[in-house]
Amino acid sequence: MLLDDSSRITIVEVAQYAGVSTATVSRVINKTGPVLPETAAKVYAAIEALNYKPNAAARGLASRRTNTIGLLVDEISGEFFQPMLRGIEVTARASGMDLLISSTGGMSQSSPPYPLGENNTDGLIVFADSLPQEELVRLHKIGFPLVLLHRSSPSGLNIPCVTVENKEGARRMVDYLVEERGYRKIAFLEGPDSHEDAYWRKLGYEESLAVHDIPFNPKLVSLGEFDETQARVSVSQWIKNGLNAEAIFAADDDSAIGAMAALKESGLRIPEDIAVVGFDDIRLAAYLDPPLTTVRAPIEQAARIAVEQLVKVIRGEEVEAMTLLPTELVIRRSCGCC
Amino acid sequence: MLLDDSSRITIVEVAQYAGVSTATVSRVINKTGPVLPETAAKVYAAIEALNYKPNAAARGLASRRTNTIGLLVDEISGEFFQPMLRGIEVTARASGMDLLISSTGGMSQSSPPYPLGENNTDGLIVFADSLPQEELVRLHKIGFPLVLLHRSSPSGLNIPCVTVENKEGARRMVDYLVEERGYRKIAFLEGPDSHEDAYWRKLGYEESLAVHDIPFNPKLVSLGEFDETQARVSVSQWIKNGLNAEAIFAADDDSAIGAMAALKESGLRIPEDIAVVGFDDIRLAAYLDPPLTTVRAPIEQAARIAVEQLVKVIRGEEVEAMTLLPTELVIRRSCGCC
DNA sequence: TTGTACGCGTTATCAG
DNA sequence: CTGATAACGCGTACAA
Repeated sequence: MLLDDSSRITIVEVAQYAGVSTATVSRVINKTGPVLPETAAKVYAAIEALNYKPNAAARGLASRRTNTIGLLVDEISGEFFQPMLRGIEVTARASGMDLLISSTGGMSQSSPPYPLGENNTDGLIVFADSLPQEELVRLHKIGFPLVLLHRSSPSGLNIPCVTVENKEGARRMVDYLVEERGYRKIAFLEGPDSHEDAYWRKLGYEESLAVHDIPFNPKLVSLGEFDETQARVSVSQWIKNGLNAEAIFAADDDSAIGAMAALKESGLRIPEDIAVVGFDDIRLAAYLDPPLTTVRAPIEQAARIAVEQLVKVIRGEEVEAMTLLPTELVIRRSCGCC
Repeated sequence: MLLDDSSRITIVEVAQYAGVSTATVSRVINKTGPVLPETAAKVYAAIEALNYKPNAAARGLASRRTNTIGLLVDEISGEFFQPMLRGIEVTARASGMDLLISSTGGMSQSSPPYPLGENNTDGLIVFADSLPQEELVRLHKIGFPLVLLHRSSPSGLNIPCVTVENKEGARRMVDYLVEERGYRKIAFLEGPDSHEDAYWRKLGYEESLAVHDIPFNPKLVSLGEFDETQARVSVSQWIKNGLNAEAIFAADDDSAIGAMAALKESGLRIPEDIAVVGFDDIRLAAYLDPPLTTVRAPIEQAARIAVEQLVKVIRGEEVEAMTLLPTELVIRRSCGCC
């Protein structure tokens, strides 16, 4: 069923109804240029009476602005995703922007043409490694507004980015495990190596070991991939091979969940037999059994800030090149405390 | 920084470069109308060489189609949300549609003007109670493509809808608890009453009780609200008041998680002291301790189908008025089996 | 099979 | 303060 053409109200109808020109209607709607209060009132009345809604496409064409920002993610998965999307959606809406979303990964490892770009948005939030560097470079070169989330700018470019203190968070976590809990055999479930968060978290782990004169042992590192299932498999494998560790530091809470499942499956008690800690402090962390000690990352806040930055960039304002949000240790029972 | 105007490639530049008219370029791109293979090749070459991307706004204006579908949700939260969004995004992308997303609730209990509608999308997926009935009626009256997800059509309208067999699933779950496990004192954590899934699930619970001659006891019903925190509070309250039940049926897995947390907090063992079951089979259900017995709802599949339906409606094809997806019992340890 | 030219609904630049 | 009117980039009859 097609849209009823008779019910198609345009700015022309509104102008006629209000007895003014279309230019005036436009001025009233967009608050651009001066209009007599009484004239404006007539226009508003007409808009109300006719239930007029400006056509987004026509607006975009004429103003060269889509009033839309795009969110590019690699995949819609993980507990991480939800607070991020919430932050982005709410902030975009509050800024009067629409939100177009697309996942680049999943099937085709993001090859051109990319679904979001200068042709349909005013700017893009690019999460982690959801867009190949070449496209990032191209967009940046034509001056297209970009903000990176949970990744840093390719060197030379200087695209604004917002992320969290991954390395410091990871380091403090391991510091705590060593200094307060007395562990020295700490295994690490690393994230996907295409993901920058994963890189920094691992570095923090290594740095803390070094500081405490604990030799880095490759056998104590396995792939968690920010994914429950993968983590579960890796930990099961460890156990089968006779893992000799006092604690497992999972690079994110999703993999911590998988690790805990594998340990329990083998009859190991947490934290009596082995401690488990994570990173992110997803909503479920406190509900696990035992509650998960982790590093709180302000995911939603980072998302909000990214959108705010992007809106500024779109408006031509200056923004800081890099925003690093602090992380915080959250001690619960899974690490053996209390 | 503004977009470099010199780098603005339009269909005109492509036509010139290829030595054809803009009409031909348009025909090639949209595969509308016949074009000689060699001509098409020249056009493709030009597009490639100039890195041309059609302007979405101009397209929308000229064709009267935005090539975009909208997703309206009340709030971005709950484990339920993610598989749904994934299904919608993937299917939309596969159908060549962009995805605009907006949450109506949260702050203002969705009052006009609504962010998504006939002015910026070709059709809408409306989740649960994310849009007031009056707006639903208005959109339907002007013939705007609509598909409802996890709710049914207001009577009289007949808007296509996709949802799962909530009542049957809930009924079978309670049947199982009574017949196989022998429980008769079964408490129920109901969902928000604005949510249709919640309504049907409760009805299934009541029906099963009736079938088994178990009197409905209002004291055994409390608010879970499809939310961990609320469920936890409600269950804690029950415990304080001396709840006398053998099992708790949470209307969704989120509230089951909250319930389990509250029970453990009070030192109650699951399922030895009290059984807990949920509804949805979210990804985490299998990872809980003990693993959660629940009703599997094909959330992602429902989302996919909704998009497919919507695309058909947009194309003017017929679709079934109501699609009911089957649910399935998933027995794990939290119910006391095994 | 291809080209010409008009229209889509707004915004923005002019005069007035 | 307000009104004509020329873009905006593309799709699509209509002609050729």
